[in-house]
Amino acid sequence: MLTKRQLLILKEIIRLFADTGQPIGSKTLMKALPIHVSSATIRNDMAVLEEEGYIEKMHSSSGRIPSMKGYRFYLDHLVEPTAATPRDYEVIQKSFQQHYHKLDEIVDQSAKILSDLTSYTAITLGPEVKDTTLTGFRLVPLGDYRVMAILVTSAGTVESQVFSIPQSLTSEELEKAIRIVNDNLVGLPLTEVASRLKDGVPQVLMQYMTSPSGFLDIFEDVLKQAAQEHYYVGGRLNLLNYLADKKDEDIDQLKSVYEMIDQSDSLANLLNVSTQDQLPNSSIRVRLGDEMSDSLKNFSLITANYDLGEHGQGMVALLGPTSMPYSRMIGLLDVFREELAKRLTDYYFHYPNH
Amino acid sequence: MLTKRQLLILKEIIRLFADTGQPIGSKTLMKALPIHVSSATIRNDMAVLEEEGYIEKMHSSSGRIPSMKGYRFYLDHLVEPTAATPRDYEVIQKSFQQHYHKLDEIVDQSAKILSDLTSYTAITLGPEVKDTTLTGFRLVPLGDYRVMAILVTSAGTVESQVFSIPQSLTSEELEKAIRIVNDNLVGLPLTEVASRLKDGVPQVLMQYMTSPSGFLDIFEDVLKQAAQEHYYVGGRLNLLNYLADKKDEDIDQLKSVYEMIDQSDSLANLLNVSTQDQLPNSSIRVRLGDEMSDSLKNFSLITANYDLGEHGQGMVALLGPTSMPYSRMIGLLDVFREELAKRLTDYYFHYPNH
DNA sequence: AGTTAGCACTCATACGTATGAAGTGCTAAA
DNA sequence: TTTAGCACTTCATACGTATGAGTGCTAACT
Repeated sequence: MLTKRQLLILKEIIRLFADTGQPIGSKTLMKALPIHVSSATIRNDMAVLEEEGYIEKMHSSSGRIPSMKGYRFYLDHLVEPTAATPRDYEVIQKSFQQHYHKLDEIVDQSAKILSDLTSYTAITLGPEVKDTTLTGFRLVPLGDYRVMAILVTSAGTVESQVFSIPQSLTSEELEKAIRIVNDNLVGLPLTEVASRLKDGVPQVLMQYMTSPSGFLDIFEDVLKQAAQEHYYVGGRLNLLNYLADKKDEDIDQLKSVYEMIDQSDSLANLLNVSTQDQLPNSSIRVRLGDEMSDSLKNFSLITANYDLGEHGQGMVALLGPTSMPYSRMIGLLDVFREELAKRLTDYYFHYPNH
Repeated sequence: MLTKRQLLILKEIIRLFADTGQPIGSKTLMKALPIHVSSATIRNDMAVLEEEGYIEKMHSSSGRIPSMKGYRFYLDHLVEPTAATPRDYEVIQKSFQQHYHKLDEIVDQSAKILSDLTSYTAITLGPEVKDTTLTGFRLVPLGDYRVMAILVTSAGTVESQVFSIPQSLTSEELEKAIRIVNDNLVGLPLTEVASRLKDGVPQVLMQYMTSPSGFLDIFEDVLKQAAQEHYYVGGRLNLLNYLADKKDEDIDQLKSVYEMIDQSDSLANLLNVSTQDQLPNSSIRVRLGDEMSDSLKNFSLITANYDLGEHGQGMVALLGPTSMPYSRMIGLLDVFREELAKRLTDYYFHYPNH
């Protein structure tokens, strides 16, 4: 069992290490700590902390740095979020002060704001209602045998795609296809729509179209697009700030991190994993890269939910080095998600029923 | 005036330097050159080349590296494109063997192929007809006071955007607006459309709508989107391969290069500059970063046009380190643009009249 | 029992020196 | 004009040494 002072020392090591990036020695700690004890005493406590695996040395006589176990312990028991400054509030609110035409524009913008604010990489996800249903489907002929398919969901998202149709397909046939889709599929949950697309619908379409398969392919494509979660990433380039030692392996790692955040399914994988073990402080979680994938070693991911009531839940996340100043970041993320939620609620208020 | 042998030496230095990245010494050259002269002779020639400013030393007794002047001279007079290998052909053709629904998909894909092929960063631009005209405009009501605006151009591009409309706007008014646009603007060049949007059209709309400004904003937005050139970038991450020394300034430079290629107007600026001074070999040009912007120091940009006859011209480009193996890259780019042109022509053949 | 001063020990870093390799310029001969 | 030979320069590497930050341990102190 660690003593109070030892906990204080661990906390201070983590704070100083986030600040300086350098290993922390006993004398430095002596000056920094609020309590007045000699460096020898601190050394003794540090020895205990090291025995228990919370901190480690780079070599036999260097200062200590927090271990992964140390960070984990800190995050689970020690961290105290710092309240965001009035300046932070101001910046956030000012940045959201625009007129947006689409929900996703706000979410996209929020990733930029958050990354600017923190100088880390931000990832945001729009609100998601549990049972999104299909509320509308349109086919708009564009001439020259091209058609735009538009799909609207109850969550307010709109997906569209242009595709080319065989010249044999007449506009009457298309009309019928639209009517069939609207009569049979609108109002159903997207998952249900997808499954009916496999059986049932093809047969019906058969009666009116000579070759419904091309049509079905497109419809399925747009549907998949609509069902997929859209992540927005801001401050990609900030990842370059943490190429400290700049070895070749670091660059390789960086590449795989970039590949990860540019692929929405691996991002989904990263962010959606087990929201089960919630932290006491509502729903902000910190996961150390080492606990996730190998390619995220030395990175750390802070995720926070935001709640829009009937309009579902969304998520914002921050990706940065393991040695982030967590108290500030958690505090900041906490107000950020609230401001984002306010802004989104505001949007729904102006354009209801999406 | 340089002698034949001196030119040969310059050429070989550039070749070897592209290969190894190391400064080249007289002995190395002696072994590599097709002619048999002693290292002392080569040293004498190198002294001349250095005096003339074509090569330079890192320090008083290192091998030589090409100077910018040396590269410029090489590119203007010495470089001989290497024919692409059958393997290259195969890879390119295989990669294009897909069914595409949109023209832009092909162009997008081509950037990926080219970057994979070269391990540099590729930038591609779709074909551009000189006088693109507006061929269609649609407004599709999506319910809940939202509308999707769709704009089709004679170049085959389709741009769309969702926007929200004031509740006061009735569907009859919208119908009218569509008709007005289609009656007055379809068939005109995009530039003309933009200018009429400023005067003329607003007055006409006034008669049917209470507040046409919101509508006009949107129309202008989509129009701008359609008029803007869409660049596709492939192999962004390849830029990370050339962080040789990995100093802080390099990272800063890298950031500004990334910012440049992610901003389509600065890209346009980069690629569209003065196509006047064409190289003899048709229309492949190489520009050294140092000749362009400061942030592109040590980079080099190879651009090549492709020609689709009546369907306009497009462009592919390759961004890599100044020490690229130019002969291979130019040869490769030459066949690549032809294959791309074939593929695009093929597309137009299947879906004509775009 | 906990805390502290003191001291020997370790390791990274910086620095000066020696050495060898790579490369050059120059000279004199072919 | 070309070449062989040689003196010279610079750099990278290795090595020894000094320095400083930091540690662990012991013995004394409270």
